[in-house]
Amino acid sequence: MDKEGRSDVPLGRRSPMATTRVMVADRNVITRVGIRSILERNSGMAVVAEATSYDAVIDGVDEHGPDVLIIDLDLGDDTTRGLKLCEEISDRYPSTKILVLANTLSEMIVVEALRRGANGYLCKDDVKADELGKGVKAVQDGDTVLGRGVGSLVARGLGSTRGASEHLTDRELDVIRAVAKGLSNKQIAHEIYVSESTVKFHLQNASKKLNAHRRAEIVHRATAAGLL
Amino acid sequence: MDKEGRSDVPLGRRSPMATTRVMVADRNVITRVGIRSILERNSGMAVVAEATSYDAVIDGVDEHGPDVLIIDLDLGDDTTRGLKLCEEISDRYPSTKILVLANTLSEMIVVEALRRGANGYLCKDDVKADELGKGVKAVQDGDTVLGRGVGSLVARGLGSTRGASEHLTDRELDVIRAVAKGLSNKQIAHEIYVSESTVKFHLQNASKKLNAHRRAEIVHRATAAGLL
DNA sequence: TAAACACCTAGCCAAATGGCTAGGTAGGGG
DNA sequence: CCCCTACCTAGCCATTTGGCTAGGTGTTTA
Repeated sequence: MDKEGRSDVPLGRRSPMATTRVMVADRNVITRVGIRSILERNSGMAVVAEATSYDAVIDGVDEHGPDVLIIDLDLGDDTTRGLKLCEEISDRYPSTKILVLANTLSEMIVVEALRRGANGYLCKDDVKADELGKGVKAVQDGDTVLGRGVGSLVARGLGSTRGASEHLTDRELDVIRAVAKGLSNKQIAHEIYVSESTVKFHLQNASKKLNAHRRAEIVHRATAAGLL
Repeated sequence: MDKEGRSDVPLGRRSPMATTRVMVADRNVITRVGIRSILERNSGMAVVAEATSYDAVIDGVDEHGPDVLIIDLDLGDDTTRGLKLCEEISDRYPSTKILVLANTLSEMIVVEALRRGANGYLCKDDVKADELGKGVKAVQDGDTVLGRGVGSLVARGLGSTRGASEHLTDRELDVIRAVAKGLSNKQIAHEIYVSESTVKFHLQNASKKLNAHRRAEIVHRATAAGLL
């Protein structure tokens, strides 16, 4: 299931130095094909690998050593995993630049991704066809690329000292997910085998991290951040 | 901004009868290009028009009379608008079949779309490359196409008599959006110039329609349904 | 070893919520 | 004309919440 669509990689077209070797990681076939078409249409770029799962990304980078990895952090059910991936890739394969191509614009995710080694952050819905190629070239050259609206977000994020870099713990996420289902603290306590006090404790902490004051807002922010 | 990417429509390749004429409506370039590539790769299909806004969809259908319209209902800030569009298209241009290609799977949206004349509903993330072409062919032939998981959703939706067909009113949406921001009933009342009682009233009604019992759940469901 | 972190528990109190009944208006359509 | 819908308001009461302080454990990391 992971190697789907990897058949027609035009390795043969790779000229000595002129071609930028790109790897695309996205669970969505349409997006993968679209990126491939756009990049290979004009500019001297070739998509040398694709991946649809976190594991496959590592394998692909290791095997093909692409110049640029275009990745949607949300490759499974857990965006956090994608962030860890950024760290790992930029750590173990520093010559591969990372360009995040996200569905949604979330301050928390943007800041985290950049902090962990991503070289660029674009939003799928905002990208124009030519911007994608330019973005890839730019990150390859060592620049940092931030799409429309992303820049200001980051500025704000860095402005507030404590930032949005705070991580929700596993337990906090468990509780938030339960809250989203409409459960009361008592019910949640019963569901995850802790006391009601503990549930409140986790929620209080999550509130502070997400800068929310009501459980409805917690759910909303967590959803927007792709954490749910 | 709307005609971007419409330049290289391969009208010339249109053979007399063999070609299925497709129109693609999606705000995302990458997706549009991806769909185009996939469809034109093997099967006898040609993308004859693209649109990135609700208005452009009408214009495009009117002008090109495509056999199939592939559309992401979320073309602006209001999915409801996309639903109305389904109704209008299927009403005024019955020879154009509608295949919805959504980002998210929401019972409410699926049921509504089908009720309003959509002939198929696929989920971007679940679609395999070959399924897209097959789906287009199927709806063109008059079949109804439901992607993985969509079918069971619809079955459930139709099972519960009152269905999910209940519409949230404008006011209810206003209130829900405010709730998502973490406001209390009192604050919301002040914000939209009504009494706290009224806010509670709208929320109670929304609860029933969404089958939720807590405001956090309301926010979650509304978000999942793409109503926010 | 000390610090930091994730995790767990308890109790307090004001405020907010959910669930209900019981009204009111204005506009649209049969 | 009556019915239906969306909209608005009031009050009641049990329950839930938000926000706080003040403890505890075990693990990891510097």
